[in-house]
Amino acid sequence: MITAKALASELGVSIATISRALNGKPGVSPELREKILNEAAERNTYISPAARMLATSRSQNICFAVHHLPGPFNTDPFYFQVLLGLEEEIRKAGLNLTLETIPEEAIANPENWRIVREKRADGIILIGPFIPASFILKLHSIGVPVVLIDNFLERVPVDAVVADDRRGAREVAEHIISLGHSKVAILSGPEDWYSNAERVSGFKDAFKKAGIAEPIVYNADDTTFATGKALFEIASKKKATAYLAVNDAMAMGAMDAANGLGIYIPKDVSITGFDDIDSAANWTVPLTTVQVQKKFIGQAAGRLLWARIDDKIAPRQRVDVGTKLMIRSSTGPIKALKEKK
Amino acid sequence: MITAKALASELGVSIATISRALNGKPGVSPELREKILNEAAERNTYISPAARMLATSRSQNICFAVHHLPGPFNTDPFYFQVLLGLEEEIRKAGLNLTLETIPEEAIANPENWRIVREKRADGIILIGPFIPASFILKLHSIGVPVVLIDNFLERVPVDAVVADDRRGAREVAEHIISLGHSKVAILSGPEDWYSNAERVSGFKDAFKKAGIAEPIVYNADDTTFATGKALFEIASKKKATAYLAVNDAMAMGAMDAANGLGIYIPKDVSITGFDDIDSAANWTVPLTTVQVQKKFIGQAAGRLLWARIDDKIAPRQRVDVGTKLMIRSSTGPIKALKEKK
DNA sequence: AAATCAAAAGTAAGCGTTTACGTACTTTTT
DNA sequence: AAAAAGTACGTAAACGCTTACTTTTGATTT
Repeated sequence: MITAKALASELGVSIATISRALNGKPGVSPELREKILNEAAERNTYISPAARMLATSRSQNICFAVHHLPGPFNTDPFYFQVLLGLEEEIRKAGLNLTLETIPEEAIANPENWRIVREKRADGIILIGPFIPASFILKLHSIGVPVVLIDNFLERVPVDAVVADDRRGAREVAEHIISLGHSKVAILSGPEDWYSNAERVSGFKDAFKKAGIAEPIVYNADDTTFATGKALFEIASKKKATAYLAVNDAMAMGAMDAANGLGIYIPKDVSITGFDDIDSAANWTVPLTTVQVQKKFIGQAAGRLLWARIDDKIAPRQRVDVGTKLMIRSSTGPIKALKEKK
Repeated sequence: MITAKALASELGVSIATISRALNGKPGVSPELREKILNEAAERNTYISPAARMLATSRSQNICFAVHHLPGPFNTDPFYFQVLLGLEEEIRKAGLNLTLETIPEEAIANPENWRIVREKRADGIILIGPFIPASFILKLHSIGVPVVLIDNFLERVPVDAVVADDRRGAREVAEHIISLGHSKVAILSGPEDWYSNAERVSGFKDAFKKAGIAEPIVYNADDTTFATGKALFEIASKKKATAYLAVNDAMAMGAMDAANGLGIYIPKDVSITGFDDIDSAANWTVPLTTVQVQKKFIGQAAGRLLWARIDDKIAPRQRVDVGTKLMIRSSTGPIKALKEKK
């Protein structure tokens, strides 16, 4: 546990040489380099992050920021899985991860946000649809490297990592169609949430392509279990035979409502989710859903941000992470209602 | 957005005086101090964390560390709530939060853990029962300030914040007893997890005090939904009328199993959980459980750690955060089985 | 009025790196 | 064989703070 400086005097070399050797920079003979590297490992040598930061004005830190409203995290394990994937990636790269909630005051003035003002992070990852576009734009325009997750701004060239929502949505919808359902309802959250909108579009695409009447869309202000439950209670009055929810939490809420109403799944109606959160497979009736590779999203975001910081990439990047249809027990072929029982 | 140094030259004062003023240290006249503070606010002055860190060897950073196994987080929203409480507290104190998973190599050699070696954090918060005691002990013995959450070591004087598990457990158990149940089963996780053991003890205490035969304990290797489900399927053969689960996830699993077995809640059996995670209240049958103030635990841990870092506290501290019995619909008075239907 | 003391402000060393530049030495080119 | 070009390493400035120590200033005591 000694500093590079101490190593230098122990070895009788200049600190400059140590720095070059430890950082893999040219200007050190192979023999000396090896000697230094060996001794460094031996003595458990480390480079003071503070000193390096001061000298290079790079913090080696990545910031993961959530909107200060605790909402999304409380209800959605999705983001946390992403966070874990990111942590892994970040650590592999020798960086650090700091977690921040964006304080209210910072929304209007990003340059007043401590992490920005003090340059505590080399880049920021912004997750979720809750973050105001104006804030993202400002952050971007003052030169802070930013990567968005589960969000996308058409008009501002900010990098983003999203699930391939549209495609995934089309696939579940096609699955439902192939089971013979034609009277279908969509359980949706706010229309202006990027991934929510994409998913709804994807659902509709499938029906358009199949030449079937578009499903009715039920919108709500959020995408929680409770909302899914409430929405199903309303929607079920119209006697659709299948319900496409924009995420698993809502689908589960819907199933719970169905249970309460004496509607059987998948005998009476089919229900699908999106995300494939952990509990989806273990649910009373295992949920047919679209698997999103959460960890992978986190990893991709980490790599993207790092490349952006190093200015190693072209204009604006957008990564679409593939999805996978998971057919389980909450969907089944349609039966005319009279056949029931 | 200027540094303290720049402020100094703008104001024609020495950087030392700026430092004293900005840090609220004595040695500056009230008038000058006010002038500096005003100007600092005006010009959006900041102190370079790198420079400060280098000069003081304090990082102003708190590390929140989870065992590298992603397990607990995937299944348990509990920890994440704690994390949010902590973030809030940390930010209020002007500190930063970094998130780490403890890498495998660090378990045996904490001093090789990057965050320790490079002193990237002034203190570490360790959450969960998964972290080996030997690791905690080593960390503590090399002088790293540590606070445990949801864990406690009898023999090592490390600070800890825990829910008042025993008391909370006693209370639900008393509730169950008051409803007339005497044939009761406990659905438990590993016996060597601190909070698990405390809860089980709490349950038993209540029965002992009431002079009723102790419940049978069913142990499993983890405390997930799936495990709760599996455990109930086994346990229910013995026809207990009430089931005390050590956390909500297990209780929900048990309820799901009951549902599958045609056992009605609370008509046929009563089931209780522990933690009061968000979904508990929204469950098909709202769950009677013990509310644990997760955010508060995070806050308490933050405060405790900060006090420890500043050496402002006595020997070993242990904070027991109060709990609250939430009686909902999953528990009801006992009925002889024959009365059923 | 001289001596003493306290408070306010400045000076400068130090924290541990990185990196532009300089120097010594070796190799290549002509 | 001299000049040019590389290579390996060292020197020192810079990064922006904190803090022990010194100097200056002004008030208090005698």
